[in-house]
Amino acid sequence: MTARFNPLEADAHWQKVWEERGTFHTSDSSGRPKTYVLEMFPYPSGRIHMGHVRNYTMGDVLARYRRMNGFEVLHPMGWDAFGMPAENAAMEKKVHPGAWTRSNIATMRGQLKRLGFALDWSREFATCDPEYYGHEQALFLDLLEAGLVYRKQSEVNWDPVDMTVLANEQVIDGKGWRSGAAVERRKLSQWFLKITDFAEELLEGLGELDQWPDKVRLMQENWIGKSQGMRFRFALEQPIGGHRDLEVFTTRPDTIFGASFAAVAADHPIALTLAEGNEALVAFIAECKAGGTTAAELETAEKKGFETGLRVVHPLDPNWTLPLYVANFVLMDYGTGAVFGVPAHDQRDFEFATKYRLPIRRVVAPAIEDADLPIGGEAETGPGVIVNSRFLDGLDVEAAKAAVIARAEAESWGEGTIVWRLRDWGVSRQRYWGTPIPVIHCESCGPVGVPKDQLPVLLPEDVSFDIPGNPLDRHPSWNSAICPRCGAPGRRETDTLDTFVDSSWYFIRFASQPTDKPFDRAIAESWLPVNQYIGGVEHAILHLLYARFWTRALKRIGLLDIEEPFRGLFTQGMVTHETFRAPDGRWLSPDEVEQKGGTWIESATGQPAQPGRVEKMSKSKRNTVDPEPIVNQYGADAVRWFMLSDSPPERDLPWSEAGIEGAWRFVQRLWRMSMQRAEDGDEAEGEDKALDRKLHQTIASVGANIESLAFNKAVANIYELANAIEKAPVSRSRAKAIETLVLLIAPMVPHLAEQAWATLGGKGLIADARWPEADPALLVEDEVTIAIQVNGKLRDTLTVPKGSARETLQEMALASERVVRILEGKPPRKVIVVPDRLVNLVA
RNA sequence: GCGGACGUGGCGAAACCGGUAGACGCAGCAGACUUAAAAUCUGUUUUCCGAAAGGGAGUGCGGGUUCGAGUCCCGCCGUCCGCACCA
Repeated sequence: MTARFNPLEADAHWQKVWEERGTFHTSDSSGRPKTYVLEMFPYPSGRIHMGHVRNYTMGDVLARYRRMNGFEVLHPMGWDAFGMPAENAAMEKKVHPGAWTRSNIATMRGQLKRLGFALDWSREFATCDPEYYGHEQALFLDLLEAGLVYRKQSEVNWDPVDMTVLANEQVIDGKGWRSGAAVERRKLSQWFLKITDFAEELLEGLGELDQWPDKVRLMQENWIGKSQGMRFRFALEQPIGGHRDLEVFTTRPDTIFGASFAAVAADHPIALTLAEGNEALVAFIAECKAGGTTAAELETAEKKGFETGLRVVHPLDPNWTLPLYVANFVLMDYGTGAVFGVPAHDQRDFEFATKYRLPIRRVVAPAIEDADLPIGGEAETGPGVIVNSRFLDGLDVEAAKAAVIARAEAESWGEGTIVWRLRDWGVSRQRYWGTPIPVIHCESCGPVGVPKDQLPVLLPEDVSFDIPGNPLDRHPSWNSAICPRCGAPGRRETDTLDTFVDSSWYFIRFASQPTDKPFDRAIAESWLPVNQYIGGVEHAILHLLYARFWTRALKRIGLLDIEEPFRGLFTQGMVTHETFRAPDGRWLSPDEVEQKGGTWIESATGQPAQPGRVEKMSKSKRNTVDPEPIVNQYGADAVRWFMLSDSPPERDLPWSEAGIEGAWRFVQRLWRMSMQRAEDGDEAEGEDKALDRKLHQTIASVGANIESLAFNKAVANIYELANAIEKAPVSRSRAKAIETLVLLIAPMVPHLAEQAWATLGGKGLIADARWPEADPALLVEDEVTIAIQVNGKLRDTLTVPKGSARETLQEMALASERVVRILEGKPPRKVIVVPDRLVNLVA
């Protein structure tokens, strides 16, 4: 009996061979067709988790498959290495963020290599390498020069105890997540990228991304949020503090005659002007700002307003004035920060008007004669005919919109316009562990870009996190600099770039990494766009949108002629696991519980344990499984196989002990099969047509399923073939089937495949072998089983030669014993024959 | 509230364009091999009636279109995801 497959030896051996031979080094100039397979690079948090294993296994299968199909495959790996966790670790464990990050990278690199991924490690980099972020600084300066970067005051969440800026996710119930101190809002001058300049093309571009999930395209579309409408001005009855009119935005200019009030946001300039010396208004504004922004709070938040006493003049009737409110539901950063209210046809306005007893006037009705129909308990937002609206009466909604815009433009009190939900991208972060923004602030010249020959602006190493705040701010020397323009002493910008900037162009740097510039244009263009990008849905909006923007910005400034960075996108599901809780609410790890007599108990205490839902692996729920010991126990191939099996890749994959054991058993079974082939030698004789067919059908379907990333189906195809081979008697066909099976599994379980390939006398490495070709002649069956139905119910089946004539099928169906019995001798009223499929007899 | 996806055995799931529902895997059950266990192999496994032959029901629920519906249409219910006072 042959020995078992020993994954520990085989994994190490073949990984060494691949590395020594440079098997996965990608050539820029091989002449083979190029393809770029990329998985989202990891943040070096410490250790690889199962989600990484799944993500990188999928990409690896595709990369290896494409290699076997003759492609030069770019399949790189690197590290998204800047970010807050490194600073948190620095504060907690007194280690330097850089040292922490690099040690994590070393660990995780080893863990990834242990899985045998076909990666070109020679292209590896971390975004915290000065060689990387220095080029990023150069690109930032190019964008600055092109006018795509600007500076403006913006509010941040400020933690007064930690003296630091908090991201929105770090603010919990209005308090800093770490300090617990009440968070303040502070205005800081910050850098912004003009992503809104690209709103239209980013939206349009989505239309061409036919290899992206619809869901992601829709999410981006909603995020960009294009609204067509009209901007127009109400005259203020009396000017106040230099304000003569109030500009509002609406998507419903057709309802202009239904207006009952106007309202501005709490931080609107008019509100702020009025607040001077008005304590009640100051208090109201403060109240608006204090309001929470969580979903639940907004859901129930009452519409509140402060009547200013000012009145605005209706643009279509100088004798018609409306009260002006400051209202808590008006947002300063959308549209113009001011609205006019039409209670009959907008739900918020309806609630507001009800509360403040403002008129609710119908201006849209089901029909022209319904003009006096009362408005019920809620606003009517649907289509209809315009009524009570003077020159608009009788028009439909769309026509009325056009008519109002035309009139406003003619009389120049307003104009048709488009408003976007998308805001410019604030990239300043008041943190140490990020790319320094390459700017020097000079008293006389203002902010000046650091000259490119002085790049990179290196992060200083000698920093401490003993005191709260950004260590760059208080660094004794780093932050003083000479103004590159006038030579006067200036101050270095101490903000660093959002880490999303780092991940907005890393895929370009993977394609080409010269030392003297961010990338070589021709080489980058030869690889881009990425043919298949794979990662989690959590990046569906921000990362993917920013990368699309960055790529287009590079095109606009003439650095790269690529519009869309990712041709194909696939968002994979999470790896989930069971959860358990003790009676006192503690989360229990699945290793800490066992099943006894149908109920779960905590092994250590014997206390009952409550099984919860199967959820995403997370430390807080204590349901994580560390891949490393699993890989060491079962080998890389079994883990890879399990990651691909059963669940469709876009759906969640429930981790289970039984699942990984099943994968292990199958790996061993594949091994036994190939060893049996080796023992049988070349003596086997005879053809097995049925097995030949099965083999070629499997070749075709496994290939198609890998191409469409339906790995679970490819896995099922392979199981079927393996079952068929084991049932088949020894023959030349069977020998060939086993040899081919080894090729088919090579992308998925590469170590086993190499070992089997070598044992069976394959030439070179299986990683370099050609994917087998399916013989079209063998893809079609010569016999088919057709269904015999009576009234659509299956009653019998017939096995007939493929392509049998309709008449023959009908005759055979009518002759079937069961059919005869059911029809009781009566002829059918109607017969439907679908050749090679079925006969349906209608009684 | 708006937008979207999904609902198939005990479980993960298949089912191309409307044509034999449940491929494949997991778990279970029965058996073989073994002193025993592990490993391996064989059979079985949607459900109900029946000893069997056979028959009924069945893809969240209710309708509809069709010779025929998991698949198409209408209306519900449920779960999950995204956005959210967006004018």
